Amino acid sequence: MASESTEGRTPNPKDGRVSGNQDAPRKRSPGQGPRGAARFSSSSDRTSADIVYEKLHGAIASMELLPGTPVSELTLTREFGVSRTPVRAALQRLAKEKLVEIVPKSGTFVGRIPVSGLIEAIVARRALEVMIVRNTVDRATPDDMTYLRDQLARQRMLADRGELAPFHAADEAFHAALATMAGYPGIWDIIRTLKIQVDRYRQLTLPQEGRLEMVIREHTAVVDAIEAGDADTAARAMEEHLDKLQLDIEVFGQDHPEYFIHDRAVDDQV
Amino acid sequence: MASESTEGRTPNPKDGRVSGNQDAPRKRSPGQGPRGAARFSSSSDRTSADIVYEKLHGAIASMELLPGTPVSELTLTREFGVSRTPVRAALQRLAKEKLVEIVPKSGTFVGRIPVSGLIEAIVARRALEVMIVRNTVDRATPDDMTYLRDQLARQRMLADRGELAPFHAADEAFHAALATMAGYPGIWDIIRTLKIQVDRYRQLTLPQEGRLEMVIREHTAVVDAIEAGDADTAARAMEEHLDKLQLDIEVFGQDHPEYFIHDRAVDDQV
DNA sequence: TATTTGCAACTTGTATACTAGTTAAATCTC
DNA sequence: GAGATTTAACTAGTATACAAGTTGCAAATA
Repeated sequence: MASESTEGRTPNPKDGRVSGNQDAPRKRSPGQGPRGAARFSSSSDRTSADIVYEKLHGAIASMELLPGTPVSELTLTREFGVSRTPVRAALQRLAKEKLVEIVPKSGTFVGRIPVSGLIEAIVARRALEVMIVRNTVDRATPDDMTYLRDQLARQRMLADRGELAPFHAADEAFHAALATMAGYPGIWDIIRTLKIQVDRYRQLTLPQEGRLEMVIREHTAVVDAIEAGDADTAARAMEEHLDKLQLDIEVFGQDHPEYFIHDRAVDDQV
Repeated sequence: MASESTEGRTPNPKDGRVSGNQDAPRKRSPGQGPRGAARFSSSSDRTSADIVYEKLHGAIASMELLPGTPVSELTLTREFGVSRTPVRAALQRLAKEKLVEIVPKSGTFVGRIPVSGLIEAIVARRALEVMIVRNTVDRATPDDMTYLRDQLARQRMLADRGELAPFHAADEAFHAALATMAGYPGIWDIIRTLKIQVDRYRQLTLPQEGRLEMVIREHTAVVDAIEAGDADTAARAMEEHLDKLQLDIEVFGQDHPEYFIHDRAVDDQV
């Protein structure tokens, strides 16, 4: 990896682009200019690979595509009307998130849910969100509190109507908001990636009676503690909230053993 | 994302592959068969894309390639003697780790170090490792303790000899070992990914006198607390150890502002 | 009938040609 | 000479052809 920059292409110091800030990646203002008219420049940045990726990502995350299902490049090619190149790009992105498994010269399959990864995801999420909520206590503004209360109200409404998917989205938004308020939006991205595998698993379990109401109560407890400025209580409330996730696990390969992989993965070197 | 499996390709139930475990990804035992002769099947699984990826990853992580440096696909093509396809695959993997920035139709550049990401990485790492070390207290076996003591001895030796790079590797191994002992090797993978950006930054700062000895002292304090079965002390020792990382930050764009990006990134939707 | 062997139809990995967009330098205009 | 405009040389995204390996069925053999 010697040169790359001191090499042939940029010989003269004048237009030598090495590490010059004027020559850094030029930022383009994407399609979010004047907010009203998104005309035709809005979706322009989404490449074919992006579209395939997002569609597959959603289908795998929602368990619409079940673990082990083959996802052949050729089939996707026909399905999306694009060539193999963007399809492959999408699949390789998904492979990095362990949402698909690519077996060279053999096939590509919807990723099986890693059991050990599930446990680690829950543990890691709890550690991160407890830390986040502690920081939220100090940093949340009055506007933030208003937003959180509005979110709680929205959750109540969705729960009453029994709209599960929107409720799930609102739940995510709630936790994401806490992370943002704490000043750690990037950490929420990490959590979200971890969460996907857990969410996939939970699609397999029956929704428990009254769970939504319980979630709202726990969310409310967190918000109350934040508003009271009580970090310890907020942390404990969040910990208890997330601990509920562990309960209905334990029955892993009971019904669908083929959806899971029990390996203590060795091939992990990203 | 309707079918993919109930679709044309696998019509008859007999060889319908949907979610059948017999049809799950066939595990190949890679080049590690009879351990002696790896003949020519050993390196066969590493594709060209893997090689390019690993080489670039190392060069970027070690700051051999500085932020903002253009990494043209064509140049890499010539450098590695492969076509654009594997080069692009490698770059797209790196883009997902934010180690390169791909600007469509314009160029690909070594990723600038995200300042906000640095802070979040340190905070997240601390939360995770403190949680990990608490779990280590309960789960570490006598063999584990022996291993940790050996690691400490090795660190002392490397520090005495002033071998910085091996010391850094030993430091990583120490933390990775704690995570494994706690039962969360996957969480270490997350931490490692976070750590890369921090490591890149630290390459820019001068190594402080006596820092290695301090690190060893702190590591020793952690191990002592684990051996004593004192989770609180172990957690506090780890927290203090990792807090040291924050200290010499603050002087961000001082010398090399062009290496950093201060955005509160909006384009984040992996 | 049970076993082996070979082949045919898949799969992903790679190379390459082409498209469309960007950028900066060179040229033209005033 | 200064500024606006054209243009040529880049860039990454995509399509497609080919190479190499895997898999499972089918036919041949015992």
